[in-house]
Amino acid sequence: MTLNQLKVFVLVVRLGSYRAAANALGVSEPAVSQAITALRQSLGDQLLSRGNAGIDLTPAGQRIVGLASQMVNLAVEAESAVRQAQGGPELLRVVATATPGDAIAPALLQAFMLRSAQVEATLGIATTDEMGALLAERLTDVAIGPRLAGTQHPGVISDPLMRYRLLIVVGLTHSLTRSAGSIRQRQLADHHWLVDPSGTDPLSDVGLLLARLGVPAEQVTVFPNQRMAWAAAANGDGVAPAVEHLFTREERPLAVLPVEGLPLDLFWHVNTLTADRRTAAVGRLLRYLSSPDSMQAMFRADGRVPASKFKPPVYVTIWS
Amino acid sequence: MTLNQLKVFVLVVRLGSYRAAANALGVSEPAVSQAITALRQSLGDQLLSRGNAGIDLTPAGQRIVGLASQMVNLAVEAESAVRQAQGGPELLRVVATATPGDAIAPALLQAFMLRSAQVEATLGIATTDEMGALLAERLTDVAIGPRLAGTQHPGVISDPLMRYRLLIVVGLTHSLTRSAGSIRQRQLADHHWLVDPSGTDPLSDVGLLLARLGVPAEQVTVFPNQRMAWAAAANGDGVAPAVEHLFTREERPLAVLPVEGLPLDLFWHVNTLTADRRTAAVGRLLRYLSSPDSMQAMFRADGRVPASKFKPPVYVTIWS
DNA sequence: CCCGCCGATAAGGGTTCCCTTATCGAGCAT
DNA sequence: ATGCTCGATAAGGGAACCCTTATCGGCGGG
Repeated sequence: MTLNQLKVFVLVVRLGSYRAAANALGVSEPAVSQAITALRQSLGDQLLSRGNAGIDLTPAGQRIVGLASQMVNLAVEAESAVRQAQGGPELLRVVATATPGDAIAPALLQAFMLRSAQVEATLGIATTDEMGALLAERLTDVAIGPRLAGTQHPGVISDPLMRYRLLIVVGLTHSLTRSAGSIRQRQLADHHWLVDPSGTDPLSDVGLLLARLGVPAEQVTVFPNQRMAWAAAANGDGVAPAVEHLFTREERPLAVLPVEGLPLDLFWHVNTLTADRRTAAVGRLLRYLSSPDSMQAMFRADGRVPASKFKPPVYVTIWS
Repeated sequence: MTLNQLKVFVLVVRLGSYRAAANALGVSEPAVSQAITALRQSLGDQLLSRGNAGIDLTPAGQRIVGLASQMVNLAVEAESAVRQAQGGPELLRVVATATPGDAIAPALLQAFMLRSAQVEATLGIATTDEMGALLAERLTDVAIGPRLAGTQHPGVISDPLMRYRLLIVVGLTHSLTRSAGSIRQRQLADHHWLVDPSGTDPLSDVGLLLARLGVPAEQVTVFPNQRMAWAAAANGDGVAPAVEHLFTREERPLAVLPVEGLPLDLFWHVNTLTADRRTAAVGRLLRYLSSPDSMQAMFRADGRVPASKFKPPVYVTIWS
């Protein structure tokens, strides 16, 4: 029984699959599978098995999840306690879905670290799916993306962070630019879509949009961020979703498509644990987020501060 | 940061020295030292250092002790939860000081396991010194020996288990048998003493007796149990403490010395955590101990059920 | 029926853990 | 000064942990 094994176990249970856990941890699927196998052996119980709706826990597995979760949380707490006792900077681990993670989170955290000394922030990208479990397991402190709070995620609260408008842009030479008047949503399903990674996240705003339009997966090309998708769109390769206030700074030859029901009025939210269960640094971040300074930082954001990475959705080196 | 390292760390802090922790865990001192070193490195803090009165904790060390202790406790809880969920026998880990551990605990546990199905009991020998920490860290469930409860050990309660009388016996040919009338305690300091291992435990009843009589350590020979000490005494090698009701069954040529102030009226106690923090099996044992059946088992005890081991005071293979 | 998704397993390699015995250095009491 | 106790450290070995790539078997959906 290792802390690492327990962490993997809890994550598998919370995310409902081995692969999801492997993704969240940034390791291969067999790594997860082996961790579970080792835990099974050391405890002498199957713990979990594949069920029809995700994963079935054995009676022993059910009893252990809570305990394991506590232990993992305590381990994180211990590390931050040491860090704090030494007067070191507090650690603030933030994850965001792809779009805000590329567009506003870097500038936001940069600005926050300037204001609030003694904080060291890290940023990772995660899918909406993962966020609840990452918060619950204290694998992250803050999750920026869609609103999570609700019956699905007890113990999580969501504050609106920023209102934004989602629209669809296309290269000037594209056939759709010639159609006069408003475009039906149905018409867009057949076109080639150029999206940032949140296009692969079915619960993100972009993912939901693609699903609503009925765009099949093979019509979608994923780029590391929206700007690179726009570059392809400007080249006439297809249509691309765009965050309005970011797009207005773009200087490429692109046109906004007049689609019925668009632009969408949406929100990015800050998801955290309830006040009694979050660190001091999280509280300070939330307070900062309601300041004019932070709003400026977000709107001025132009992605000049590079997001850390793209592939491994979350940096998890908690017990390095 | 390993669960094992945390366990070692907590035990060092609670017992106040590396060697004591090593003894309690049944490993060498460098093993403990290395575990601490590894923990120090992984957390980046000294955690503890040698102070004048035992051990000094750094600020980080202070904050971590509690967290570490919780994690260790949770790990134990997790294991027993699995065991119970599988319908396996509950585990009841008992330690005792040398004298009751050899004289009554084996018979007592044997009888308890016969009455109470679904319990698997293990017995180990520990020093009085270690017992408080062993209980607090859930390295054992029950500690039989002197009374521990008090300001020194908050959270521990002690119930009287059995009243017994401690006397001193000697071979029939020994010079002391010739002295008429009562013997002064001072006279015994110069003689050769033949004791069971509790003679090396300064807080046990035998240890306290030796200290009170002023017997120097080099005058003491330690045997695996009282009966073997008596055999040597019968041989004329010296004087030996004896538990009265056990001695009356002895058939060797031995005489009780009429020492002033002896025999001592003493108690063995059952030390456990408070009711809200102990397992169901402990509760059942305590209830059993107040039954006539258990009293019979104790008084009938003649050591025929061999105590498990002698040297490693406690079996610690908790996360085997 | 076949394919794709999912978990288990094999094989291999690097690292860490954990234990041992032996030795060293610091602090302290005799 | 001389031991003594106590913790740190070296050296060495065995086991466990953790990761990878590749492959296999089961199972549900098109």
